[in-house]
Amino acid sequence: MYNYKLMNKFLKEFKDRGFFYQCTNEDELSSLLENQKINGYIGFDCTAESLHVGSLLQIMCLRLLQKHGHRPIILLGGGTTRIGDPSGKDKTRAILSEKEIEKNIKNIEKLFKNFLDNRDPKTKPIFVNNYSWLRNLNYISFLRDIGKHFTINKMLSFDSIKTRLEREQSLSYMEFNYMILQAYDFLELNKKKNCSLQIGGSDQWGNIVNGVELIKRYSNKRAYGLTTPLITLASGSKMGKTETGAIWLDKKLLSEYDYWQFWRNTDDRDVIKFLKIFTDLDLNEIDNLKNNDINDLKILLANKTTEMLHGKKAAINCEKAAKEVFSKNSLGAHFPKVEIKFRDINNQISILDLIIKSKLESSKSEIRRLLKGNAIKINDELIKDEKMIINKNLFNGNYLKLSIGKKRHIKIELI
RNA sequence: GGAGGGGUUCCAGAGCGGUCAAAUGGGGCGGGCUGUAAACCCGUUGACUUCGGUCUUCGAAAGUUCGAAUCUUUCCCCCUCCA
Repeated sequence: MYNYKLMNKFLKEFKDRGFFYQCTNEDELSSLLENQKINGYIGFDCTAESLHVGSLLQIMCLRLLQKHGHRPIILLGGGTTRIGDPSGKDKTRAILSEKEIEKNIKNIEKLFKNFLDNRDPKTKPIFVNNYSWLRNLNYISFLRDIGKHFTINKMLSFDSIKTRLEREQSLSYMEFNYMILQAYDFLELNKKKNCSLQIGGSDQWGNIVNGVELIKRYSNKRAYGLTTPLITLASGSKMGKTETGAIWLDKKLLSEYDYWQFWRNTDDRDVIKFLKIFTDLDLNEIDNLKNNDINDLKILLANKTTEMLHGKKAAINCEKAAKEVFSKNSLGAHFPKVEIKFRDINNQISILDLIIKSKLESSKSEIRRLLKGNAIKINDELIKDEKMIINKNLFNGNYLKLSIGKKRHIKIELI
């Protein structure tokens, strides 16, 4: 634990929870936060139709702002998404169409309702789309008013640009301008929404600093930047994306159960860290829990994170489902299920087709491989025969349990 | 604009006329051990298959050949050096 007596409570918690990486002027920011309630913003990328857990830390930052009485501003970069942030990217990103971006923005905006409080007018979040000011920029006047505050020399020294150049990967002029636009966003928000703080991932440092400096030069006002560390899993990989797919914060893209399972399967070494970052549990409480059974802590983590996104009821059901799934001979009410119309398939179906229909696998070759590897079970009985025919006799009532590997179990229901 | 080097399966990276669905490593998946952990060991890793094979892949298209990832031509893209 840190022991900064003078530090503002928000900043202290920000650090104690492991959110902190860098800050532009910590002492000043601390006293500002201490003396007044501020508006702070984070920009989110709109290249996908939702956000995944890779953005969850940023979302937690916004929650923390609210908790301490500050107001979060969510910038959905309709304008900058049209450009593509080169930070941390080796290659130029595909540019999305306007329609796609608009759709993504709507979807992502909805997502925040799960995480942020909308009732308190003092901290009610503000959503902005930078396209509203970027779309009408006049090139000449932008260059004169804003462009003059940037030196190429300095821009070239920022990591986001430097690494790209060092790796000899081309960087288009369009992408090069991304950081200027992001700095301009901060200036606009500072002018229009009285926003004095920008938070972002550590890869955003350069972009954020540029904004802080632009505000100083242009308006002669103080603004601050705060960055969070890149959260990596103990295994070394980045958070958010797995081989099977991204861990989406949207039940249309990833089921509540799978979301719960993602947290349940956290590496031992990450559990305490994640409890601090991704739940609202009091830090002292987490400290007291440290010696609890590690698997109980994982369940706690899964419950708290799922509850925050999908609600308490969903979390409870996921835990129940997990209990049912990982014990034999039970096909309880919460068991993840897939419905199949048996009439459509003439009252019998091959094991291969059944699995395809259940959507657990999409390739018959893969299923054959799994069968060879002793991976497939029906009603907890190992299946070896790829020609096996499934008929009604195998169902208990209307249900059949299908397992692939140790972790994927579903209930197939006849309808 | 000129001269070279290169684009290979999820990634990195071999192959350079047949034995190539393509070495090796990583990752993934599955099995074992466990705790729905880590580490470790083993297997597997284009699709379809009546398990005999069949079909589609090595930047794109056309061609040479009995036969091409491998040779030729054109095109696209990336990199290096020179101007």
